Amino acid sequence: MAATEDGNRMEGRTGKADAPMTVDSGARRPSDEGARGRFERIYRTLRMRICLLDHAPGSRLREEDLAEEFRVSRTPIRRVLVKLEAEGLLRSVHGVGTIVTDIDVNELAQVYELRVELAELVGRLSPAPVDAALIARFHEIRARCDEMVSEGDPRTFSRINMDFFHLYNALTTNGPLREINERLYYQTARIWLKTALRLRNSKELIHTEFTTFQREVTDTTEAIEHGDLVAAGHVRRAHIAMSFARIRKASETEGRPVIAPTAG
Amino acid sequence: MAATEDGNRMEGRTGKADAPMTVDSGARRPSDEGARGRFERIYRTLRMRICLLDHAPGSRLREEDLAEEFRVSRTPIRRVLVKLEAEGLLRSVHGVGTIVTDIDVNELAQVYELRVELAELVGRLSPAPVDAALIARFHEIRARCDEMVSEGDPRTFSRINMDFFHLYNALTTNGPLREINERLYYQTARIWLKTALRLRNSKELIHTEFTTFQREVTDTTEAIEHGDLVAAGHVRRAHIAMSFARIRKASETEGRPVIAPTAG
DNA sequence: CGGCATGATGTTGTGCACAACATAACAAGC
DNA sequence: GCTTGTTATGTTGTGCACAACATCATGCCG
Repeated sequence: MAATEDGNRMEGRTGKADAPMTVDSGARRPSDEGARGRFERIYRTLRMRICLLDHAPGSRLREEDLAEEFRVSRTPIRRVLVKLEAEGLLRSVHGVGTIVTDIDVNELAQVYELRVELAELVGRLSPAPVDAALIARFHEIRARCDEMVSEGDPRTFSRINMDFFHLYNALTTNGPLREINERLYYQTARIWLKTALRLRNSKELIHTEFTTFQREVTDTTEAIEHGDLVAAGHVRRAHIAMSFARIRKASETEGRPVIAPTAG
Repeated sequence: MAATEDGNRMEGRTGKADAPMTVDSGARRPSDEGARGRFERIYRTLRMRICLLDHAPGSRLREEDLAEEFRVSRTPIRRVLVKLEAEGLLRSVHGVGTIVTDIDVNELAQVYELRVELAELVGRLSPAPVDAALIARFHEIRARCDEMVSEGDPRTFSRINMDFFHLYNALTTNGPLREINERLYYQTARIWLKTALRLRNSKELIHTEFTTFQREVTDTTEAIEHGDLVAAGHVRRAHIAMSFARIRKASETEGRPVIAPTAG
């Protein structure tokens, strides 16, 4: 049991080498969950798919298809879409469709600007107590990260990055701060993967991203081991700022998108 | 025309002495607005009612009543309620009803903690250009504030405070920051009015609140006139922190609620 | 008289049919 | 050939009836 509402574990974690296919809908569960549980499940599934680019920016999400996949009618699906639209990941237009919002580096500059500032607040506002279990979870992430550096693909990287975010976000007990961090994170989560897929030819840059993230995880873990949450905040702040700087640089050097494969 | 999406003006502003009755639903508009416009209108109306305690914490909002008032069916109403629930102002429970969330000083401490930090970011992150029109709007608020100090009631105070917030929030062009500030503001907007209504016997404390807010508006206006948005941020930060401290103190000195009149 | 089962009542959640709307294809006219 | 009006098609938005669920009253039994 042990209510761990902080963790935000996703479904479909099959261990180390999870298949690069689309996120499982988790359907075929007749009634072992209430209406609210089903809502949360569908919401999280779609959110992760959008952020892993399973639903590419600009593509359309037909409500009826989703309804069929999740074995419900359009009504509960629309609830989820309304929330995702409020989060800025979707946009529904009457008579046209619900399309996944496109992401632009310049628009996201403001979000990153904010994330940089908020990163330091974690661990400064209402720091969570650091116990052995928490440290163990950081070590686990670091292990997955070390493994990924040598043989990982961008998608796996994004998954680990997502898990690391949730772990880091659990360092504060300030609920509103956690919510806002989560919202802003998922607004920017796609841009790295999108950039990485575009630059997947130059493996050098990709490797730089991997090792940089590895350093962030290592440094953060060490700070946590010392119980210095403020230091962890500084590490995170620096890495968010640098990460965005690299993304922006990459999108400047590259000219036109020549976008990734279509559902291949 | 001049798209002023920043202002967030509410409907029902009848000038200086607006009636203390409930916020007008703005119904009786057949089709001069699209589906999205209607959604926004209903959403803002309900949000303002909740924050002005027209819908007291703990009270129930029957979907059918709202549907009848706004001349629509339950379906679009539910969309609004879903969003308000995501904002933390409502909570829908299957088979029970949608109840207005109660507000507790201790729970809101975290929100205030965050608002204090974010207040300074306005004007520091992506400051808006200060022109004569903007200064004029600050002067207008100050005039309304001066008038209210002598003959205002707590409800009028809350309205002016709300308008001042929107004006202050327009000092940054960082969209995500504005959204977050708005969300957090409306989560805490009710607590002042609730406390003031409880203490409406001791007019001394109420008057202190009025004059304190008057000073905040005056200081902020002066800072804006000098184009010093950072100073405005410091003023705001200080006043948010002090305001919460007074609210907390008031709720400590008072023992039990002995809650306000019931729809009388 | 107290406790508990059972039905009545009221509310939100769901499913489905239709309306409102936008777009694309197509044909008529210039 | 090009433009334009019209129709066909597909999508989201709305309304309504019913199911799922919780609560309260009632009456039975101990």
